[in-house]
Amino acid sequence: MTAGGACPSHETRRQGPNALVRRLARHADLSDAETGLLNRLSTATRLIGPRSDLVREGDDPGGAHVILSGAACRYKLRPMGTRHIVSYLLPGDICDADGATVQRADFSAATLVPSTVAFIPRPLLRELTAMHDGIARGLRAAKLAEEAILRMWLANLGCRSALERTAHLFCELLERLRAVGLAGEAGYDLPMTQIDLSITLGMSTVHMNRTLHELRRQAAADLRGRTLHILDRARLASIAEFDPSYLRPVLAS
Amino acid sequence: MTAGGACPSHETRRQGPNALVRRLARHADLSDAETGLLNRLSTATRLIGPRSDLVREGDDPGGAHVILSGAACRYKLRPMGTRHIVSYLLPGDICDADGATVQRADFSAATLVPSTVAFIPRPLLRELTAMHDGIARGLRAAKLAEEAILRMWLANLGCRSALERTAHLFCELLERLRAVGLAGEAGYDLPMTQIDLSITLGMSTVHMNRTLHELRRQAAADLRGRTLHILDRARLASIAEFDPSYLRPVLAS
DNA sequence: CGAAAAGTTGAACTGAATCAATGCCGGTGG
DNA sequence: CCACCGGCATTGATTCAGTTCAACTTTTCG
Repeated sequence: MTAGGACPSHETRRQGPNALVRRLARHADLSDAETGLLNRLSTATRLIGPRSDLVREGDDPGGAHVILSGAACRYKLRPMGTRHIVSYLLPGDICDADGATVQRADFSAATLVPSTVAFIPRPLLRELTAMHDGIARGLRAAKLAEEAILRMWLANLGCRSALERTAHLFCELLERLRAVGLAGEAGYDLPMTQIDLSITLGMSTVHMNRTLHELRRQAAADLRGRTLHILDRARLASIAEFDPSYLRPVLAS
Repeated sequence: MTAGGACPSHETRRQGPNALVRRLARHADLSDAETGLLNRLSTATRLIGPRSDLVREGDDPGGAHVILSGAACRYKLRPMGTRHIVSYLLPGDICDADGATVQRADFSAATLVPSTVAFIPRPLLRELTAMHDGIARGLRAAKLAEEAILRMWLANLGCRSALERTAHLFCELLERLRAVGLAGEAGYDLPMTQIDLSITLGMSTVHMNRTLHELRRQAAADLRGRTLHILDRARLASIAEFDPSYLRPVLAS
């Protein structure tokens, strides 16, 4: 797998219903026509290697990227080269849903692991939202959920300890991955390294590692290799003070 | 001024062009009809006392609140009673621009100082965005800017020191207040206490105080009472690694 | 004027960073 | 098939930025 490489039109294997459809249908009813449309979009995909940029800060995103498998993140680069991850993009998530309006990204985005990504160019994105109410509503809801996550992350960094922050992130990922069928009760595959986690949670890698050990010691969660085993979901949630309601915006009418 | 009190329909004094109009016109051209409409909205305002909630987490916001003078904040409440401020709402800012769609707020919002606030109920908000393209575009742009700020704050908390964070916030406030005519080169009135600042920047009040002293010692900024004196804007920006471009989203077409 | 909230200061303490070394594992090339 | 390499994970020792506690002053405001 050549880093940064991309090969065109990759067949969509496993996980029956497409992640994007699943995601948008969560908040808005999609017509059959809309579902079909989204499924067709998802065939024009690229398999992108790990750690390759999708969008670079300051550039024109030109449209939206849809993560269909794998995982990516939005991040901010500081002048001195240090980075900070400001959100995770999981299957079904859309990077630059505002690609229709925004011409300069205020963040970069990159894959974390090899990922299948569909690109929706600006004109098509506009057409989709203008012509299909279900899709427009779904996109809006997805954006609201994302914003709520952003606020939650901010509160997390602002007033929780390393252990609490980590537990909170693991709870959130459990919910989000379950929503697209990528996690069971027992746990899930973490698509990021401890280094990624540490730059997300604002701590050193050394302390990240120690915090993971502490979670294991408290029999809450156990990260072995790529797999996160949820040992005691209630305990994890209680450490994190986790309340999942922010992940599911309630829409009017 | 009774805390939590509110008296109806307060006359709009000073600062010529209404803050809301000024804010929305920043990214989108407003027709005369639209400007007039917004100005009329801004007459049905309430003067709200300091530290009164506008919206409570979990409640239905029912519409949007527009800050016309004063200042407010969005905040998150933790079970144990500690709070974290996730954004500031300055004159011209809109709280719950998504009031048209969202039925459950994932945050609370409260005034920081006595403020003039207009409320736009959901049906009216819908009508405004549906009928007036300029207003819809302005609102969208305002929301994008807000999101960019949220991401910046997250990166701030995640990877900057107390001094850097504080300098960054002061730079941001300078830009934002200048955009609505509430700050000059020399400085501005800070509408929040050191306690508020500390809750925002994720540090103890004691350390907040010491950080302010350090900024003064470095001849960058000097907070005296409510007034922030910018002593050396370049130095402040360099401490903060401040680049204001995130505050001005570039819109397509 | 008096009470409450905000700001200030010093001293002791601690969660997390930093430094540094070492182990592990998967991939690549010889 | 094995040796080597680079990224990731782990561990111990030390240091430091920021917290906590506690007392005190100043300002605000009813």
